[in-house]
Amino acid sequence: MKKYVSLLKGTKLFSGVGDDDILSMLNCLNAAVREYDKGEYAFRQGEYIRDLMILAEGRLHIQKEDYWGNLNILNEIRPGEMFGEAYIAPNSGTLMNDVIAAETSTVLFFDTERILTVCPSACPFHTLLIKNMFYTISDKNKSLVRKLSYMSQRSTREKLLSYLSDEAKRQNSSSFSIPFNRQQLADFLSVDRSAMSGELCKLRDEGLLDFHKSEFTLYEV
Amino acid sequence: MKKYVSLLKGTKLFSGVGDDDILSMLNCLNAAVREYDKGEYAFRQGEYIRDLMILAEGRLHIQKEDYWGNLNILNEIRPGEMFGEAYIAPNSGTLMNDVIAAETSTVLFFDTERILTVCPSACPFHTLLIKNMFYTISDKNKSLVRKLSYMSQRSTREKLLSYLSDEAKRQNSSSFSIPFNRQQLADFLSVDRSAMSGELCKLRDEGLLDFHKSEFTLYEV
DNA sequence: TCTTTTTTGTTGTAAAAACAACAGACTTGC
DNA sequence: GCAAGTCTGTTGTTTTTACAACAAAAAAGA
Repeated sequence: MKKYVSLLKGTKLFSGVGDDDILSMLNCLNAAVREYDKGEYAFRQGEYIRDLMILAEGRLHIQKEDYWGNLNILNEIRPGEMFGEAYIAPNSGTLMNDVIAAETSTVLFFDTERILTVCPSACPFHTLLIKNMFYTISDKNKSLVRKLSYMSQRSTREKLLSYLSDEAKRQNSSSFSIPFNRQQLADFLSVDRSAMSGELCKLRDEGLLDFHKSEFTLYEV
Repeated sequence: MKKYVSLLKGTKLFSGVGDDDILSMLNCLNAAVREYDKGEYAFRQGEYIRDLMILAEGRLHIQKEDYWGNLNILNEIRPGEMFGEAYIAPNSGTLMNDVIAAETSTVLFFDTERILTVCPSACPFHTLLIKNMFYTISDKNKSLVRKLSYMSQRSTREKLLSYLSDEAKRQNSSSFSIPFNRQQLADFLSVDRSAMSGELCKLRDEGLLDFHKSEFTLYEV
């Protein structure tokens, strides 16, 4: 377990917890480790999950196969990321997706019940852990809502405007940079790259905004 | 405060807590009440929020105005619903949306810090409350991810198929009913109703599925 | 510096969606 | 049972998007 302490120190879940305390918490929480070969299924649709997981090494894909067999990669998990938090409620049903190792991967398992049930004296950092876990899920929630607000726009143009407008607000400036290149932005907004590129230029020609690479500036009317 | 006990008893947050205990918890949590007139802003974009809120009476709209002034209603909050959970983390920044009372509304405020910091002896239901809060956010998270997986499909057809396929899985049957009429389903998936209606009929003619009103059946191949 | 690769903008075409308008089926209230 | 209203499917037109293919610009590597 000791080898994972430095990784965990950098995660949101254990932020603010010292090395020694992390180690004692891993015991307190009944943490387990499991390794998956490349291409191996970590979890399958229909399974029950109750633990909370953190990816230690490797890369996982959250995939979904629909009724007619069409495959869809929903998300990629990278080291340090927490997952499974959507299934901790007792009545949350079975897993809706497959989780497959895109590379050989190591996963840490935490007993949710132990996290949420405070041990009265033994573990002084338990309250901090609960808060961290809360903040992490809360943050995830917020970014999901945000993304959903872009995606629910009907046209590429509206998606772009709502995203860029939001970024300007978030960064509190009409000039700002985005963490995507064109292809990544198109993927993020679920639109076609070339169509999006064209739309961006149209918006620029209409005088609504300007850009150079990933630097954008919005203009009033 | 007493008048809100019966409402709270029905919420996810207080599920499993008895009447008397709810009342004592309201004190323990430093709960506050505030009423908003119809049309009044409960919160504005840019404000800091740290409390967790539950709507007791009325109806709230979560709205967003973009850089160029276009208005967008993102969500409607109904009595018993919790909101503000995306902003409980200390570094979660300021509110990205406006919250406005669509009707005269009563809101209960809970101190997040007090919820997350366990009082050692005074309040026996505190652990239960923490769990409930967790489960609630976790559930919300799950439904957001689910919706996002439909919305990230490019075409109306794919959105329909992914949604219906998912419902069949959830209800564990190729025949199932959905909680939407056509207009609501179109709004949920952010597509045009008439185009969606046409697409549904096309899918039926192709032999992929069948439907009567809100009852659907999926066919293999 | 020169070459190779990646990124971005551009164009034309085919497919799909939005929009509008309407008619029949179904509900609801009286 | 009737009238008013809502819900659903249908059609035609306009707009938008996806797709494919390519060229210029920028970045990365040798």
